Amino acid sequence: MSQHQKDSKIYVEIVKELRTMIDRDGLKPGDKLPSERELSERLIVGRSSVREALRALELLGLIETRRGEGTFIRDFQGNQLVQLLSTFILQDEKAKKDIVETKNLIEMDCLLLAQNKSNDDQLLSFKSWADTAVFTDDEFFLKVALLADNHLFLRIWTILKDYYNSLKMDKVETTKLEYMNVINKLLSRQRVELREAYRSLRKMSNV
Amino acid sequence: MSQHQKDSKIYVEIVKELRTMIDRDGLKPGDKLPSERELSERLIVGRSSVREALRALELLGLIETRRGEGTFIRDFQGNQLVQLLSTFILQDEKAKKDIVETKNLIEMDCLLLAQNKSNDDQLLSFKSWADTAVFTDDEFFLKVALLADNHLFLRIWTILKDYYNSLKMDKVETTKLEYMNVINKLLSRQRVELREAYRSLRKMSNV
DNA sequence: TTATTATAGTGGTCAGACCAGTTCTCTTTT
DNA sequence: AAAAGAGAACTGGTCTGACCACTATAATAA
Repeated sequence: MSQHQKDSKIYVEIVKELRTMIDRDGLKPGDKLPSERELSERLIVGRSSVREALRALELLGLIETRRGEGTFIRDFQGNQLVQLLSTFILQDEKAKKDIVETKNLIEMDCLLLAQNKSNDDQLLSFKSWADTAVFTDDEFFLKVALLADNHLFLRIWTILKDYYNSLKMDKVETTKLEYMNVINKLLSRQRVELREAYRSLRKMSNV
Repeated sequence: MSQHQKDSKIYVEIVKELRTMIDRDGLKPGDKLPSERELSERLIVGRSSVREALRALELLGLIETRRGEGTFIRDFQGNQLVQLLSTFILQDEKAKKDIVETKNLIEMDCLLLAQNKSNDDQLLSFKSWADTAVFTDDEFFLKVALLADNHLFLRIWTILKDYYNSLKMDKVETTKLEYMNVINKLLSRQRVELREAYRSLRKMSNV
């Protein structure tokens, strides 16, 4: 524990410590963390402080604890906490607007990246999938985010998507035609037209 | 603690209890929550359980605690959740390319939002600042992100900026002229030209 | 071998103690 | 009466030790 700056609270330091521990030891979802008592000893802190850190991470959905067994790393893909947070901030209209706005722009960014980075084969495969399969909006843009080939954007989009879904807002209807139109613009490599196709799909007036 | 239902852990019940308490009493950001000891008494639970709940909410950025003063509801907007998750999720994939790419696109998004949402007064004030002051690239785009009036983007950008700076990459030289050019395009309300001005500033070839 | 039973380990919770800050009050000083 | 100061009272921060309930494993008995 010692190295970390003293000002911040112990439990935050423990959170950081756990992060580096997970990183250093290459722990993956499903793996077991040291027991509370062992962490308490190793980090030379009280068990209650360890628990504060673990409980916080648990509420975030980053870990899972099973009585009698131990604490395990969880397969976190945004979840849990999104729901929790939404129950706390649902009132904030501005926040809602921000989420929608951000999600839309991020999706646009992903589209542009996909357009730039994907080859025709990838896009044609995408197109044939969209042509035949029945899919949700999330599934469609997940594929876009994957084509964008940018982990950061993928992560950000995933979180935003979960947020957005937890808001339970009225969603605009989207026809398959509009999705196909977007894909076609991806293929035609026309930036401006791609943007237009997305705006049309989302029924956006500007930006 | 009205035995909120079976098995779930006490601290989770306390979190729920706090939510309804905030809701029922109409508590707003800045308002003070009961002290840990009082909550402990009122809910008939141990103080440590109360703390586990409060620490979790604190890590989520929903409340703020000040030693000697108390626990307060926080002005949740943006969210430190992005911050937290990023340090946990993005830690290993520091693909420099992704970070630069993402940062650039986010900045572009913020520019477009700023162009749409800001009035001439704001932009002119921005312009006169840029005209006279000596500023860094970060300072410039911080102002842009603020003009974009989207806390989420502000949060994301801040994190990306910090990541980017920590990479210590070679930064392209930017002249004041290029910054002024961007501001002028903001004022002229031309989307396409604004994008072009930014690309030029960052010496980007495409996207 | 298999079934049973201790036993050690793990999380869940509580109570009490002490520290370190802040706030409020009441006395002392000016 | 007003300002300054001292101290009590309160608040969060942390640690310790004690149980409880549950699980997994080792030792034992069938």
